[in-house]
Amino acid sequence: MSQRGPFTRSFFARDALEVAPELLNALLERGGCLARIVEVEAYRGGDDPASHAYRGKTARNATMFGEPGHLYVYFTYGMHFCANVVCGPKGEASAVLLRALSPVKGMQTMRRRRHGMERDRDLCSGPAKLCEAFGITRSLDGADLLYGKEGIVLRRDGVAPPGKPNIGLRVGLSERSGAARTFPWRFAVPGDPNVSRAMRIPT
DNA sequence: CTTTGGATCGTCT
DNA sequence: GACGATCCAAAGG
Repeated sequence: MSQRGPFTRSFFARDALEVAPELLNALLERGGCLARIVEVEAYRGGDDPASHAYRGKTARNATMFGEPGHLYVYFTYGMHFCANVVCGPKGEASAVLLRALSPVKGMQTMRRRRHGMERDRDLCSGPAKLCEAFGITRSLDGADLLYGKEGIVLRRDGVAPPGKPNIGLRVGLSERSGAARTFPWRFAVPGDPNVSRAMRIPT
């Protein structure tokens, strides 16, 4: 695995379940804002009832069916955006949802976007919060995360993923997701204060 | 610290 | 017409 620098397309062209824990401790950068990925969830395509792709391709989820390594941004609850990294070979529609980041640089900008939240741990400690902090909206849906040509990039700086990530259940799934609600497809960096409380407990 | 309910609209049924 | 891969302020321990 690459210790430093950009990711490769083939890194993402795998099962989201493999990619998700390996994305921990990677860096997301946009403009002057820089943060480390500390909590993620894996979503798969056709066989995952919790996935937006489960019921097939639509205008909203089209990006999930495209090339891996791109950003899938969706709008929810009438007011929030959430960001995913597309995984799997083209056409497979799996993805990794970014649930929490640990801010590294550009906190003043994040604070301004986040309505003046004082504490660093309130800036990116949730899937919609991190999108707000980074100014991610639907206009960034489909952006390639490998080289930063659309102004947003994912890379590694030498900090490896945790050898033993904390593992838990995915959040916010309704009963419609059935047995998928019991799949331990959520991963977090142990001990990071930006991670959801329940996920800070070792598994 | 935890719990509860309101906000708000694009998307798919 | 119903429902979110959510967040936050307010209220109670």
